Amino acid sequence: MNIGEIARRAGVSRSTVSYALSGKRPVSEDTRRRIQQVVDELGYQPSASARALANGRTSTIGLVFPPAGNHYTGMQLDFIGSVVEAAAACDYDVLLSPSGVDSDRSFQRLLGERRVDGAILMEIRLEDDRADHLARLGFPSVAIGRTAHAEDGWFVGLDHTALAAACVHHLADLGHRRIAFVNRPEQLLRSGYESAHRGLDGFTKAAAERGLTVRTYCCGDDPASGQACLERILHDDPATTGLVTLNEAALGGLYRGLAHAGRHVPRDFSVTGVVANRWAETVTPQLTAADVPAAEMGRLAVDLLVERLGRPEAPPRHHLLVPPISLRASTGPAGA
Amino acid sequence: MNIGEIARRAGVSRSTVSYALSGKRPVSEDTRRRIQQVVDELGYQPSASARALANGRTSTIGLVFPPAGNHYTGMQLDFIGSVVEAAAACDYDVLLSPSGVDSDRSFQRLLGERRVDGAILMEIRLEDDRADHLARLGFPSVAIGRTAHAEDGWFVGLDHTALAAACVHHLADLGHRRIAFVNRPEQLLRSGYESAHRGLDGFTKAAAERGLTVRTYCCGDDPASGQACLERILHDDPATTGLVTLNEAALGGLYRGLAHAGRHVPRDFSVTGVVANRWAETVTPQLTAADVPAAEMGRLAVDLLVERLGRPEAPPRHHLLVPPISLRASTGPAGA
DNA sequence: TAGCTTCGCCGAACCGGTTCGACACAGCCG
DNA sequence: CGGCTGTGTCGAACCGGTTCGGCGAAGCTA
Repeated sequence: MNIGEIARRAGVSRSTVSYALSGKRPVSEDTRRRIQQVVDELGYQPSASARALANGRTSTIGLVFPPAGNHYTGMQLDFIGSVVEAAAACDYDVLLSPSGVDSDRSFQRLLGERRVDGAILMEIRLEDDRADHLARLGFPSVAIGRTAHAEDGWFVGLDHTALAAACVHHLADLGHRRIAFVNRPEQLLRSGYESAHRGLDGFTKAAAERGLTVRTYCCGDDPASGQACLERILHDDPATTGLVTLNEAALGGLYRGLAHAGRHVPRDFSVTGVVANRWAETVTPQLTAADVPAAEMGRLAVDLLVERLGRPEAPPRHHLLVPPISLRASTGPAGA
Repeated sequence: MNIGEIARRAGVSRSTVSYALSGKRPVSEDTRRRIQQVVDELGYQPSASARALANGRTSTIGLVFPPAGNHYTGMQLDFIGSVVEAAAACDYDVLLSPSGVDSDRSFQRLLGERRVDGAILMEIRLEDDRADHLARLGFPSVAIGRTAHAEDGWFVGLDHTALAAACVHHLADLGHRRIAFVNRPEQLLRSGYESAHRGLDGFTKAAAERGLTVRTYCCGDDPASGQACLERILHDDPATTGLVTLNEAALGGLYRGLAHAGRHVPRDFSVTGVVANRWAETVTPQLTAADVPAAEMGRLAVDLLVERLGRPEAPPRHHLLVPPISLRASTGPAGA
């Protein structure tokens, strides 16, 4: 069931079969038909490995994301799904690599063993050794997220600074004066996790601008931590009337904490943040939030990567998205 | 940066380098060290394509799941994560394939082009053309889920019949007499989706056994559908006091519907079902449910597949899991 | 009909590994 | 010293495709 077998049965040479199938050189209509018939009959499909070896392209892209130790979030799922789908549309397969760092064995397999033509990096940090490594190598990659010095790179990102600021302004406009920020876990913040940093930044600056009293918290990626965090918030400043969060996994816990404390949302307390809309719509009342357009970002990342693969010397491009805040039911005027 | 280059620099033949690295034939300690030094110096790693071509193994497994049209659920994410991680531990990469049916292009790529050594199938249907196809071909695969005639196959599954029945018994023990079943979307049920069928089955049989009055519903995989579904339930039979669900994505909507209808959980209404624990713990009150051990199932599937790849003629093995119901806070005595 | 182009196909080399058979050399025995 | 075993290495073939240069036949012009 290899190309030689096809050639033999069709009474032509191997190269002719190759050309007939790829169309890279003209082949007479007659032979082409004969070959095609044999191919159909035997259900022949060329071996991916052989093809990859011969022409140096694997038709596979790598999707690099951190190991599951830290829970996966819904956002990541949407990324993965949309990346796979967009890649399939461009005739690329997707190889998953659970890699934290550039020295990681799994990461080395992707690159060193040349299993993929390009890579998409998730969970970017401001100083990202994987991104730097790939950039040094000139290896085609696109980041989902934006490093500190991203201006000359390929990425699709969310403007977390602007989004967090928008949330603050939204609360301030409603009259809230004392609000809290619920971030991702401290470990992620310390390791330079992009969204955590920029979100915190945008929150802090905007709050200062509006003269608000704020407290900021890190919170584990799970409901129990969310509940505990909310208790801390109300303990530290019982007069707090609103919060902004980036932590979707903790969201349910935050709501539970509010319910336990007897604070009604949105009458007594407003909640908003940056969250995938599947989560925003799951909680009751539904969350007013900047919806993370994860599916769109995945698609854009693939488009960018495919473009880069097609024209290796193309100048870097990127998409920086600033989705609007979707007004739902979790925020209201302060002191209502 | 290929094996020839290494051989040249180390002053040996290509085959010697190959043997030194693979250890498949003895090489003198002296040459081995010299070769290793050159390898380290140049950071050489053999090309995956070339190796795959030569020895017929790609060291990659395919993870086949349906396209994203239908939302991804949290369970799927946990599967994917644990599969990738378990595979990495066995030195396998994971190739994602968004395939619905066996004639699908993406599915054909995996198999026909021999991109993977084996496959793990998600989202199994009772009559599954992909599973049948692979079985006919003798292609090494493991299903996550159990077809109608699974006894002679490789799979890791959840005993949805038993789990749904356990939920019914739990409610019946608490004194509930009129309960509802909230299934996955009708389209999935019609297409023979395994968990939807067996779950419905287990529910119906157990309810009959206990002499309960029941109604069963299909419900879209999103909160809005869940809310609508709950309204229908209370409209059809206002005396309903409990429900069992398999639909995690709708869960938030079900709760919201109950709140809108003024039914307090668990005082006026009990909710239970089969759900990944990340969801069970997110809602308030936390859901008493059979937690889907998605991560464990992913791991087991990889173990099974690796075993099958290692011994092609091994007899089929499987794991059928029946996780216990985790008592949380969403169920209580009827008429309390 | 000689000479030139065009078309269609073939053979060979190559991609980068793995593996098999053979061979040179050393050490041991009789 | 001849023959025998065992160790370490090499060369060549192979995996299954792609691609390049060239060649023979057909068609056209002079």
